[in-house]
Amino acid sequence: MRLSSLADYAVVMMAAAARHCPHARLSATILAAETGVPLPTAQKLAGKLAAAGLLETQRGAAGGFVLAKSCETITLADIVEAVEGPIALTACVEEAKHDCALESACKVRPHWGVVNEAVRGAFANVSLASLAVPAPVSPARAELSIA
Amino acid sequence: MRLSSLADYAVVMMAAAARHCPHARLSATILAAETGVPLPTAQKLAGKLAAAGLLETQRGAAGGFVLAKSCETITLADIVEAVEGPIALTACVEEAKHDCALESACKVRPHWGVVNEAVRGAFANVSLASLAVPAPVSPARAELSIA
DNA sequence: GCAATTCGGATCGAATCAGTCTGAATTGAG
DNA sequence: CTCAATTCAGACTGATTCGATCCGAATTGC
Repeated sequence: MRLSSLADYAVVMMAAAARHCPHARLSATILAAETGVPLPTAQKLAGKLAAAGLLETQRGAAGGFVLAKSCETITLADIVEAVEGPIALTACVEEAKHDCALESACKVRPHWGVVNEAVRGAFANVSLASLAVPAPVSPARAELSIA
Repeated sequence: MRLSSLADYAVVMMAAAARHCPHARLSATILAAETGVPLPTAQKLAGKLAAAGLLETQRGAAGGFVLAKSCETITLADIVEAVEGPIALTACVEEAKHDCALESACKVRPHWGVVNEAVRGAFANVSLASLAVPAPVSPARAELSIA
């Protein structure tokens, strides 16, 4: 139940990018220097984020990355899924993946979909814009209900 | 963002145990046969669940496991934390773990606590009793809000 | 007292993850 | 037009963690 380090780094990098002018040129070198992420890792992550459609890439001497969408449109779920793949707690929530050994009479499987959507919702409700500000907008109101 | 197979197996085993009479003797062999989990793995998991206080263990020829608490008291969060350790999305949400390389001026860290609590809440809101029934009680009402 | 059945810890192999390195592409200056 | 500098993109290596299996210790029933 832990996020990979890569995903963590990606979130930090995207938050740093969001604090810049949306149209500014952001090379992986700059982002690495600002966040402390190792440069090669930052390059790798930027490539993945670009492949997912979150960043626009521009090659060449004056190249770099630019946010493909507005800060409000991008959510934590988008960033995490770009790096780690689809948010799926178990194998059975992923479609066309029925290699679960229990499979046949698993009476728990129907429940996983509900929990999985709840977790995904927790990530989808956090926009990149809210991550760019230094402190949470309203940490005291962090409540949740799935019932 | 995926649950480990061990945690998944533990949930299936606990759900199977919950369907029995609460005071019935439940050997790892029986649970393994009912769920399809490999026997050695089931033993290892039962040991971890017992160490966490979710199961009462009884050694010997007539030994086995019994639920230590009622089905309504045990939640998904308890089971997952028993197997995988504390639910902590990133290293910085765990106390006394400040080995994050970014550390000093990480402007994203305050937000992780909010997200982490939301995810943990999604797990804590599912009781073992609701997992024992074949289908979700109300799948259509699976809504969530952290705002 | 003996044997059968069960938990508990330790060991081994595999998969994934994190990080680093080298190559291809493009732009800007000379 | 040529060259060089800067950048992204893919492939490789080492390490950590995960998952499964095996063997030993303990306890009860006969």
